[in-house]
Amino acid sequence: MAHDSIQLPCGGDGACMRCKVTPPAEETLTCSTCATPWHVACLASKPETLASTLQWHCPDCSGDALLSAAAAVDGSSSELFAAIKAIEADESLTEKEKAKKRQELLGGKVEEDGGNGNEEKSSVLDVLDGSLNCSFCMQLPDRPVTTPCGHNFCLKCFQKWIGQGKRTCAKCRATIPPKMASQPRINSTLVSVIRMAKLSKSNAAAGPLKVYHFIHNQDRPDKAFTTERAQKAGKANAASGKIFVTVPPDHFGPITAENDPARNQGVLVGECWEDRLECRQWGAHLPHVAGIAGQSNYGAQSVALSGGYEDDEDHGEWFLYTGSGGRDLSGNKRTNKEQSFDQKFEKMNEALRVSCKKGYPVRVVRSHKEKRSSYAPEKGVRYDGVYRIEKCWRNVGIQGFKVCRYLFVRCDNEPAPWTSDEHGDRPRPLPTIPELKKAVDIFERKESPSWDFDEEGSQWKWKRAPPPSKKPANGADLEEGKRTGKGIRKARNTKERLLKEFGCLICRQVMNLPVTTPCAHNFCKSCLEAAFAGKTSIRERNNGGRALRTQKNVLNCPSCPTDISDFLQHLQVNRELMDVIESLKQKSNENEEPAEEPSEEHMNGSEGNTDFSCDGETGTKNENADHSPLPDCEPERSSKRSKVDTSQVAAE
DNA sequence: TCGACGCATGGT
DNA sequence: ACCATGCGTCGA
Repeated sequence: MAHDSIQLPCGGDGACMRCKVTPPAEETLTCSTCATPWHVACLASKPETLASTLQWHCPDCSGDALLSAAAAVDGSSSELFAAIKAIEADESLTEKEKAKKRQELLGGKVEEDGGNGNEEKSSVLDVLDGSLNCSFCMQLPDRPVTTPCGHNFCLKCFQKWIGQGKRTCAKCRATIPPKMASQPRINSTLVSVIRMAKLSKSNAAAGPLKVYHFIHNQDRPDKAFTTERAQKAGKANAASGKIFVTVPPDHFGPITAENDPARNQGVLVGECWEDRLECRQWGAHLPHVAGIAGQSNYGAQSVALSGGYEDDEDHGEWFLYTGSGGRDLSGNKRTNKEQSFDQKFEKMNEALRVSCKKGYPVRVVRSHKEKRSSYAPEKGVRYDGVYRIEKCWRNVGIQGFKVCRYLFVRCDNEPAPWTSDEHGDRPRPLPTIPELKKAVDIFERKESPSWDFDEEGSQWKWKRAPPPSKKPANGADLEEGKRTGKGIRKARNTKERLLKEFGCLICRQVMNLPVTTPCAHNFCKSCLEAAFAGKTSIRERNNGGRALRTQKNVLNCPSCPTDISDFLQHLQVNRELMDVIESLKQKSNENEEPAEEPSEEHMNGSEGNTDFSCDGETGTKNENADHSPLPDCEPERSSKRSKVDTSQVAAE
């Protein structure tokens, strides 16, 4: 049948231009390069079971590039899936260990636990080719969604199916719940599985996989804290806690490893946080209530998609965003979704327009509260990379009042969390926006964008200098002066930052004899000891004079639920951290009037309620010959400190 | 499960 | 002083 040399796609009316029939959705394939739909039956070479690619390229785009099919292996994909989920859920593993385990799994070195005959040494992709395939397009699902009955489909295939009024699973005919039909969510675990499989296939010899997804609490040095007055209401009234990254609040673009002294990895696409407060701590989106971060005369740095405005429309790689305002929030209301007046391009809405005009990269976070978007995370808040605002306008919104509208298009060098692509975005044509016909105040960028795709380097980068920061960095950024050209001007700020960065979580003062728990929380040694005064980690249980057994007493870290009883037995001062604090204190004292509070640190240092062995060490802080490794110090943290130390030396 | 309510913070 | 796409509790 379809062996003519001429192959044709479907036309604008959806009908195949070759056989003139309008194929049902499950019989069309969409080219991942040009997005043109094709009638599967009329393709000369059908991708029956594509082993090594998730993406189908049509004959026009690929030439003969259809890859050879590989034999599908039935069965164990669900086992693999379960195994990976088990690894991700294992809280006893660090991210590195998890990455290693996943890689072992993908490399075929599966540790046998089920005892079944595991004779097939098939590659992961072969395995994935089995039951995970989308039943519509017969490929590994692109933006996979999973029905409650456990079947996986491409988001787009699934939506087409639903759009035809179908409400049963295409594979098993089980009923699809209305919520799944109207609000399908991308299965992020499956995305990682597929992406990891692709990576392990395409680059089997590469180093450890980058972990894009899910950071866990043990990786977080500090939590948001609550004021004493507000403690009853828990996190509802939490103060936002320490900022871990060293970028200024008005920093544009991705947050890179250089600005992440805590982990030295930067904020990765796909990173998740429990809530807006934690998201703020990593600098992805600073306001903990507002959806737009920006300044009207300067630009907007980031936005949150949280489902607060019903006019928003999310298509993943691009979305339509609604400005803020237009609501009556008087009387301390926060839940008023009723618009009562028109939005204007002012304040944050104007900041977004500036970013549009300049072509700045705008960080985007999506919240689980956005219920209508398939691209929103199921839980918490997720960083999805940078987008550019290509145009903006005003239009009458759903509620009948004018709203500001923004077209965001993704332009990040990392792939989005919902794709299995190995590379980031490429410049793409703008989508057609029907509502533009009725729009007013349409604004488009005239000048060349500051953040643009560099064809030579094949990546997005600053083509013009990013705007100079007008604010000091939040974290203990000792290099900000070089970065921003402004930086540390007043020594008073240094002291303030010192306090903010190196504050004890108990006394909220700059730490004196700092200790770092295995869960990476920092306290004064004396504060931590005082917190557990009178409590021992070993409880003798006597019964009638007869020792029965000793039982371990669980002693929780003051900042998190981790049991630190073992750590408390051998409390060691974190000397490297102490050195940094000491030298910072010295520096801030040198830079300002020394008369102010000259004896401050001596007073702190001589509280003297505990042992003095550490004071002795203070004097030897510059010679590390006897430096004994701190068992509870993660390598990242010590590298942070040595980095800080180096720059400190360089600055002096 | 969802809306109302009330208290928070931080940035403009 | 005002504004903001939050958060937890309570009750229907």
